[in-house]
Amino acid sequence: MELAPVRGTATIEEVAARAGVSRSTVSRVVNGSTAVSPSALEAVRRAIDELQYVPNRAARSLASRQTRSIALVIPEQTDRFFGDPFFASIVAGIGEVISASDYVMNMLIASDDASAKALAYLRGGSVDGAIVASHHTSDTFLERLADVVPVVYGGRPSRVRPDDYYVDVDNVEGGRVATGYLLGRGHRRIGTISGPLDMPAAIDRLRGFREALADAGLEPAAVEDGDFTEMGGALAMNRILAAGPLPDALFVASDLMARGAYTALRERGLEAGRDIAIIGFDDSAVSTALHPALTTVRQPSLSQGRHMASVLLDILAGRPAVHATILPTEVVERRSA
Amino acid sequence: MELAPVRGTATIEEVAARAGVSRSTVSRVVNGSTAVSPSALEAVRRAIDELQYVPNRAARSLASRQTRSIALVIPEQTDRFFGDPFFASIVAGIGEVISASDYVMNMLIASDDASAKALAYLRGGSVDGAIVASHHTSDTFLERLADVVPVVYGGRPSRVRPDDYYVDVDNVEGGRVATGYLLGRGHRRIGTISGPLDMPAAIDRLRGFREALADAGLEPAAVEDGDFTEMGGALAMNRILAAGPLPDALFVASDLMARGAYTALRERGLEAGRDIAIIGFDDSAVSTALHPALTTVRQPSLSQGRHMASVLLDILAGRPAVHATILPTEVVERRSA
DNA sequence: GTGAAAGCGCTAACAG
DNA sequence: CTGTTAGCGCTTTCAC
Repeated sequence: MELAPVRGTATIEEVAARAGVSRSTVSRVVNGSTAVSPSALEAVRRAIDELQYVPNRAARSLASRQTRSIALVIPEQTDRFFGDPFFASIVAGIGEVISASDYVMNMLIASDDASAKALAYLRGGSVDGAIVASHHTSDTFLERLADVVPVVYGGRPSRVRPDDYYVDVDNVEGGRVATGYLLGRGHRRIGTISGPLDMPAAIDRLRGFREALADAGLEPAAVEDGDFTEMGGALAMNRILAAGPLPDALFVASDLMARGAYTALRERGLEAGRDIAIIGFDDSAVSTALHPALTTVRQPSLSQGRHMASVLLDILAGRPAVHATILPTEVVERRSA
Repeated sequence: MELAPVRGTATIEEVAARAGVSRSTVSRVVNGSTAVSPSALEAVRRAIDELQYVPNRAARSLASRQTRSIALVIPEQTDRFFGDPFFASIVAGIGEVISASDYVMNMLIASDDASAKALAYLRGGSVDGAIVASHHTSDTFLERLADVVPVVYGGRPSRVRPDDYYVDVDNVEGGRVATGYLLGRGHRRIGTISGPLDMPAAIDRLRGFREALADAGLEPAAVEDGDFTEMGGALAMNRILAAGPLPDALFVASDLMARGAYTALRERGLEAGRDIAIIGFDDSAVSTALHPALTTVRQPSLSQGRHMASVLLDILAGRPAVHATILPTEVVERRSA
């Protein structure tokens, strides 16, 4: 029995025949080599067009030892990944750059259970390089990834090795500036809702928070882990509410958690900006969707995504690439603090 | 100059040599053929292990004419895709089934500008099949996709062809039931916020709404397009608010739009469930995160995702597959209506 | 500037 | 049950 009907089936051979040249010449045209005479070029182009020729990817990879595709590895649960607009921006930024190149991007949502398979995929020579979108200290499989293909990390990896590439924002500084902003508004009893402490970004923001407070001779009024999720933010807020008197102000380490905190506050008839000052982190779409609009630390996620992609493209092209790119943050003042 | 350092480089040849058998036998083991003697099998397994052998994907595809990978095509803008928890469930469901198989899934976020490239990718023989996660009537490129690889659609395509495969919920019925629920609570001046009318799901839900109303001898109190986005829902709500007296009740065709509507209402001091009854559609995570919790039409998105994947797997395996799978909806009663 | 020839690493008949 | 033999469709020296 025949297999499924043949697809975009013209082969390079057929194109060559139709154009009256050899396979080599067709290959040269397809790959943009300059060493082709105008007439041959024209003939080949026409043949490609008429036959709707699309080079077979597998054959190409096999021969050239390049796949022209890169993996975007997301070491998160699906709902976590989709829940946070931060990832949306990162992916958009990466996609923008990649789709302008001749690479394609394969997204791999590699939560723990799937990681073995994901690693096998990556090791099977399926991609030329990888971008790892976020990082938990528990993601051990990622460490082996860099031995196999060039990798660019989004955010500083937990253990930076000398030849690692990563693009990050200055999270310590971001945490410090956020806290400084609160201090500058006269608040003294300041708490924080942090991200999960197995993530460098969460650790760093918390550190910036602590340092700024220490510099002012103050103690944190509260420190709760909100897991970088909306629900986690609400729960953390509830714990703070239950623990004692309401702090004057809160540094919430992601906009999404701030949304959760808003909800928890509202349930008690409390309002951000009126009863407690709140500053978030991200400046994602949720910060303006919130009421009152969230004062937050802007992190350029789109641009972070773009940078990650171009660093990887640089590496793949053999161009010199920057190992550590650190992007700036800034406070965006709105109504909540 | 050498190319980048060799990767998971052991070849089938080396494994064969080490195990003292021929390439064919190794291939048989790798592909799970039964016709291998226990001793050979054991030897090959050990060799694979020691060499950390991972078959080269390109070579395999080229020889077998199968890629063992499927594409998940998302014809949406990145932020739209990430913004809606509906997609999160769909992707989770698909991922669950696919990762239990030996296929890998490539997500292709193919907004209009990237569609040519996406199509070339799909035609280049990069995947064995595709799942199309949502459908706009304007997505013409999708129609050509089915000529190239087996496709399963999420949601009824705008023009169903006899040999199409799709998995959908009964959106007309869902719209009807939602509206019937409102009617049953005694409401008479009922409006709707619909999805974008270039999407079959939006069209169908609106039709169910109209039909239920017509059956009751009623006219819609309002019909506004909310574009299936949170912002769109808020804007639609504002238009309804501006247009005249507040309707008694609203059927909002997605939970996410309902969230937007809540916000718009709150800005005027109005509250869902108290000043106006609201029923949503999806039963996604946002419906319970809302205050008051959203009464909504539950659509089994996770299961829809699972079904799409298994239908595609059936097709690829040459098993008989169901052309149209229609999943049921049900009203989940909470506080808003 | 162009073609011939030699694989890339694997699967799939086909003998045995 | 196992090895041999042909390719899969393309890139890439290497001559011409």
